[in-house]
Amino acid sequence: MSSTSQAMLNQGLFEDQEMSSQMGLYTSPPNWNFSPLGYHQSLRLLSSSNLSSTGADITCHLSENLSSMAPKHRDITSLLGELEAASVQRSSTNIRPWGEVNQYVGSKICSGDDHLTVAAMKMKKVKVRRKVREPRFCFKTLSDVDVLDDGYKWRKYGQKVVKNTLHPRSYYRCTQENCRVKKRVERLAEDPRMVITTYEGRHVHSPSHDLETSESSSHINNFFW
DNA sequence: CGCTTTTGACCCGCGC
DNA sequence: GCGCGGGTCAAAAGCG
Repeated sequence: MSSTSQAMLNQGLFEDQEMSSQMGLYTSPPNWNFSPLGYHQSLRLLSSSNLSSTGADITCHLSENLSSMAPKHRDITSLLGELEAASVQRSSTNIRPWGEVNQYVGSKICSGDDHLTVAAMKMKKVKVRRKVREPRFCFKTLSDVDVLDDGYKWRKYGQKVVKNTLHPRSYYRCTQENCRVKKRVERLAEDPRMVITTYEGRHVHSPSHDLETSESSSHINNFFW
């Protein structure tokens, strides 16, 4: 069994630097079927003030019964569902710009009386970073191997011990020429069995597996936009 | 020999 | 201005 298929749990969260600084939100892009690496898929809409804060977190377990979610979260879930449906209709590749997604979700949330509105308004005061960053997507996976086989070829270009973590963070770049996608890999301090992988940027090419084998890997294509 | 990994140095943004 | 910390560079080492 490959390292990929051994992955048992994935939690996804997405960041949109520009919009989050304005709206105080982190949202997922519309192609929800982003995770071929595990059996469990999830989507998170977060307050950017604190990624781990429970108050503003909305977790949408797409593969599970959404009725188990708290009532205040259902509206968000349904609008995310709307967004997904619209996305599928509009684009065969199921890709939409980050800004558009954020605007959509942000406007819905800010029009309500949810505590998220407060969080979003507060975030307007947050300084906007000058440096333009690529959209980022991170997920955690229960795996004994650090680098999951995602179909792309990566070259390690750095490793750093980050403060308050027991395990070093590794930095990888896609080996494909003209592709500027990067990823960071680190283990969760509280649970070393969990690997946190953060992708930054979009690949401008197909996974290298496509070139090496004739086996279909369409799910991986979907995953990395 | 060419590609990848390692690792210390350096850069840069941010908070004080 | 200074120090801290995260991210990147690049030379050297490792490996097939």
